[in-house]
Amino acid sequence: MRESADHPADEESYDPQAAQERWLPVWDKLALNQAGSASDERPRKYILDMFPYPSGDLHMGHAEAFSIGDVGARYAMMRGFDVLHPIGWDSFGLPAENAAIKRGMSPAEWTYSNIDVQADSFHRFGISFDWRTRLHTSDPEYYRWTQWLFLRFYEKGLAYRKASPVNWCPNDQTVLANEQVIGGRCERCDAVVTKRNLTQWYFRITQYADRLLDDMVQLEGSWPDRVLTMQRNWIGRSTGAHVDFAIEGRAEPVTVYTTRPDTLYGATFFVVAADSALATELAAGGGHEADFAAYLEQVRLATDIERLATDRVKTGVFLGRHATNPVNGERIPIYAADYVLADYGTGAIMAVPAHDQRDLDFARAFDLPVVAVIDTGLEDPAVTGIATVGDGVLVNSGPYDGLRKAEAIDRITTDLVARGGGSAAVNYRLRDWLLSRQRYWGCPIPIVHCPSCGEVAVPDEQLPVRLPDPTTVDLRPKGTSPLASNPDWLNVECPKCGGPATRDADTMDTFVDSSWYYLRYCSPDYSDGPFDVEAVRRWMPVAQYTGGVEHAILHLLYSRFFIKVLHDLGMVDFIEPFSSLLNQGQVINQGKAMSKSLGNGVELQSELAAYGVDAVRVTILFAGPPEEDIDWADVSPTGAGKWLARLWRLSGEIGSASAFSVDDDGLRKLTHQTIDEVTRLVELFRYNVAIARLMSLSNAIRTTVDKSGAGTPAAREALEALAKMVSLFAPYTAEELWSRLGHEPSVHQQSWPSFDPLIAANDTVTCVVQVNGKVRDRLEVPPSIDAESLQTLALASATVHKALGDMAVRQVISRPPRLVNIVAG
RNA sequence: GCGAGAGUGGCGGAAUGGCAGACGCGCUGGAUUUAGGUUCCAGUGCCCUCGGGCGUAGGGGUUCGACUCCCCUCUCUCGCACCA
Repeated sequence: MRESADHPADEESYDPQAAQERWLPVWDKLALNQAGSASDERPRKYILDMFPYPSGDLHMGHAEAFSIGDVGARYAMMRGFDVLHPIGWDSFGLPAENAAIKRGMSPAEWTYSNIDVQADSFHRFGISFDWRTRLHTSDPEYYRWTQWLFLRFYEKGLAYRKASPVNWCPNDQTVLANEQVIGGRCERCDAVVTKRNLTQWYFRITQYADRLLDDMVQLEGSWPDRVLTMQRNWIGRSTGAHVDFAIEGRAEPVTVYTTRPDTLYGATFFVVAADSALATELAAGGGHEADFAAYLEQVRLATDIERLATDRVKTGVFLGRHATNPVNGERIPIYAADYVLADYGTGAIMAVPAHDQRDLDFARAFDLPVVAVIDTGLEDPAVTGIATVGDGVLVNSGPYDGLRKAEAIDRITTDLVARGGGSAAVNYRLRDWLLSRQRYWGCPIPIVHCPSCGEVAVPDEQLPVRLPDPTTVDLRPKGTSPLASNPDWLNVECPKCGGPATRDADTMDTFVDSSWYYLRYCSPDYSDGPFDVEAVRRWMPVAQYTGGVEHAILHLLYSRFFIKVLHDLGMVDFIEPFSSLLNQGQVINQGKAMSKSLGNGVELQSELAAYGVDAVRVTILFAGPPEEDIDWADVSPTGAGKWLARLWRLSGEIGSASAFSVDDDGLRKLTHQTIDEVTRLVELFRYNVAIARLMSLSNAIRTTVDKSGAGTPAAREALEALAKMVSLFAPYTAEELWSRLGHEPSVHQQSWPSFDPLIAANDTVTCVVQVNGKVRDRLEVPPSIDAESLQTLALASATVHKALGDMAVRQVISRPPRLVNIVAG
């Protein structure tokens, strides 16, 4: 009966590569995956994957991220949605420039040839992109609008230039945003970051700190919690008070920021950030100028890495000056130290050693007094060396004695305000976004510097400000902008006065480019603006955004900021760009991230050559939940390939059999139950479990075909449903199945299979009978059985009687139709 | 240090508070094959006196019932790290 199954190799065997070659041109001709026009009446869904950076060919990480995104896109299409699933490239950036310097090719040449390779790989990998959307951020047609958007920010006062100490990567010879410094090292090249005092462009993202924080309630539940937490921590809002301290010999008081105004009576000294202008000012005339100068030099030489060391001893220097504690009039010494940051709060603090560990460490190092003003019930910090930061009752605090912490914060703040010596205040960890870069391969900043007019915006009609030909500039990193080395490009007429002026020679951080690409996708050829407002209204916000967690703060925070600004400019009508976010895990090998030095790299192309596209996709999607890492050493593309081949053989047997009149109700039931379950699993992104259910169904089809023959109608029904469902995960194999079952292409134009609850319903269910929580019997009962009948049935069971022995039944929990628990003793 | 998350067979992983280990990998045995591979069948948490007993990092709690909820401890991963 199973001859064909026993000897499949004798006829033909599944050749996944041949299937790929067969169907790809057919799909291209059918122009699948194209988003509908403005008049399309289907409900819309925007499915987005974080666009790739064109460094070499696609790798395993791309395969994972895009396979996951593709399932969502294909599912939405089959559910009748008009789907936008675009693709483009984040094609400006340092690696192109470094490769160009190394190999003597132009950055554009390197970039665009890599893009072509990746595009070709994506195409063969079968991702359901609408290729008409294809964009590259390094195209003048794109960066023209990046510049246009910059100018709108500039007009709003949201883009500005200032001199300040900035993060400097000595290897890449460029400045970095705070977000690009990871543990004191450059995000790109891992070099230890140092500080430089430079005049740079910034976006005023801090102005949006509250909205970036507060609007996150919209994302709760549809973004991963850890991403929301990371953004909250990064923005780092704290509330407290500004308090003015009079300084001896200075006309103006100095304001400090504190979250603990309740501890004001315990302030025994005052600290200013050593690298702040205030420190230099206060040091002058204090009699300790030489000490300060030496200390400042030492601080400047320290790298962030050194500053970040946890067990670092507190250092500082007395400035020979004194401040007055506004609440008790005490005269307290002023120190400069590097544990106070120049760019947070006001760059100066009141030090309360009893209730702040850092202040206590400093006080102990410099032998300064420690006065506890909150009784927390713990031992005296002056003795233990451990600051008490918890709640308690105020002491040594004059009129505030006896109050609790929260009450005291309110009262003291109110009193300070009344006396004019302070105010309630909010502070953020977030700093403004430093966006200028001293490199070539980026979007030029559309500003001209004129000796008589100052900063002048390049008029919109003169955009784009194009990059000069790379052969006309010096690309080598030297700490100044390569663009400045071409005088023909640099020197221009001032757009305002017509006099001689120079272009701003810096380029923008590539995160500016990627902060709005998803808007451009909605109308990629639009030439009257960065995007067609109407098209964006139709598609945005993004329904499903897939990408790596490495952008939890960077790209996602910047994009959220952009959308809020565009909302204020009246260009978009929503305030959050990405309604739902999925962070896929990484593909690792043998427990570690793949790397050249470890020699544990797995090449995507060689895996594809060995197993085929579908087997690689199924391997990735079946390995575990999408957000978990995949260790390639733990998974089996061979196993995935075998399953696909089993499906393929089934399709041959069933496709060539003529239908019997006898059916298999059990298989029909399983088919409909599987459709129901897989539908729910796909919607929950539980792709690994969905595939497991499909495998179970294929096993059942095999059993039916072997037992009753391939002509069983239920077998065909099951395999047709399976082909449609499998099309999300293994598009080529699904098309093979569809074709071998006698259908015209394409399975990808089919509707998602519908399930019939009447067929899926079980006539009986297995009820577990427990005695004291242990399973003692199983009963087949109708699903509609009531609690009482079930209890009667369970108590009648012979095995239950045996298990009960001479115990008395105390209680019966009857939960029809699945469980009865008999409590006895 | 602070914050978040996670610990289930040899492995990847399943389980609205209700049969722990679905599905797969691997392994063992068998069939087919000249052989290898493929394919197919059976078995596969641990212990057992074959009646069962024990099992979801460890300890406690809530519950008729806990991988699931609560508390403590341990381990691991990730994020932040002098933010006053």
